Amino acid sequence: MSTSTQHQFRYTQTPSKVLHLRNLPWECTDDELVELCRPFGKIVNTKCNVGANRNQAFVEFADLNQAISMVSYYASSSEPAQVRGKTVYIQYSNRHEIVNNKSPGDVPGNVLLVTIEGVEAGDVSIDVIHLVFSAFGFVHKIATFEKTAGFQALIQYTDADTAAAARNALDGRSIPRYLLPEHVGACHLRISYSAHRDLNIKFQSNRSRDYTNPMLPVNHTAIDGALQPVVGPDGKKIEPESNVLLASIENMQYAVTVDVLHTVFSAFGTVQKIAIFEKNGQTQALIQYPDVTTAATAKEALEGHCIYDGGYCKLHLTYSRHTDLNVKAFSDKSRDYTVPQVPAVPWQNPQAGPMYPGPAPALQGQVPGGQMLSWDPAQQAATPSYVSAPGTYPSHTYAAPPTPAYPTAAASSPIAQSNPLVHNASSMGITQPGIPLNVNLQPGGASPSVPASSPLMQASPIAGASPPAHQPYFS
DNA sequence: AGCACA
Repeated sequence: MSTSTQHQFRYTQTPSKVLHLRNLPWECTDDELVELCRPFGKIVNTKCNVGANRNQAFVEFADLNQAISMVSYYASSSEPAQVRGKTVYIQYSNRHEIVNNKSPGDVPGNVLLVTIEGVEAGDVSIDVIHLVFSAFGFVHKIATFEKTAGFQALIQYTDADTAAAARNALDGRSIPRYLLPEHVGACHLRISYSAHRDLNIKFQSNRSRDYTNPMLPVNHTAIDGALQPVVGPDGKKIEPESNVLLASIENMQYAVTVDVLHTVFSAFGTVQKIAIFEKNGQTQALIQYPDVTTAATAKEALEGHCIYDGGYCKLHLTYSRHTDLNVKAFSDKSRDYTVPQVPAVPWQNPQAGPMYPGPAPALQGQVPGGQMLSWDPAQQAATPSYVSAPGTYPSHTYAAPPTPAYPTAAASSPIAQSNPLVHNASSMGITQPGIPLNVNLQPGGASPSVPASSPLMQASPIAGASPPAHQPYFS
């Protein structure tokens, strides 16, 4: 045990223009440090909330003599240095300058750098950004761009105080989903300060806006080409028609697979791509047709109907803003039927060669997984789907998969709905208890329910963010 | 109440 260091603090400190302050209140701010130290000289840098308890700080004077004067003053003063009534202990730091650990993004300014995590450019319109950030003051300009960090926006306010208010309220929060495209999941805002003071906006476009200069030329191609949500006078989103449908699946008591969806939606035309995803704990799917007309037909026919009888897996259909899905050609959540591709099916012998002996697109309902082999309802009902289907798998016999994902999916899928034989599927002995056997897609079946109330009724763009009361877009 | 890597 050594005693040689016992006096290091009190007696070995050599003067430094950097002072070390301790016993500060943990919430001490830079402003309070400046207030305390400024009488003794010019402060060129501060660092507060240091240490595990965030109750230490450093203050750097421009000149060594200023630091000395402060230490000397409080060494002989009857009144200790105080912050918020707490006695602050001051000594020379053992370093001679504050290493500016402040990342540039922490230096306050009137321009915010907003990184919108979890989205791609185009998912969040500049109007939505404007709406959200206008809650804290007049937004002068917005510029958006894509960097490796993701989709980012520069938001220019009048002053740093307004910018700080927006940052404090919105950093780490999420843009509410009703302002975002359907497929977007969690979307967090990461907000720091930009070093910019004044953005140079050349055009009003889908990527940039200057709200201080309405005369600025409009980049029509940029705006017209954008898939911006169109907002009507009542604030409700107008939903342009699209060849891609968004299906929200309510009351999903039973798993809905890509194959099931393909079967359901193929009844109206060629399904090009499907993507299934979760949003807010609800399963949704995007279904891509070659054209708007087909999508419109499917939407009209299927809206409000249930994939399975008994109100299960009720479809609510809207038009997606997408026109061409970018999905994995074959996964459990997505399918691209435009890509002829042999999927890697666990129980498929990799040496077995192509699954499809004939021209691939011949059979509707045929899917790479091979779970639905035919549109013949009778055959569907009579033959377990994963057993070799003569004529389709001419020379290859498949063993039963180790775990048939949805043994009755084929039999219970809508392709069989027109044939009462499907009810016999349960006799195949592979039916899981509770798996639905029939479907309810007939026109005049269960009537579509009224869509849920509009999310636009909500008051604030960011729940809990407590922006100022005025919300013109939501009145 | 005691020296800053995030």
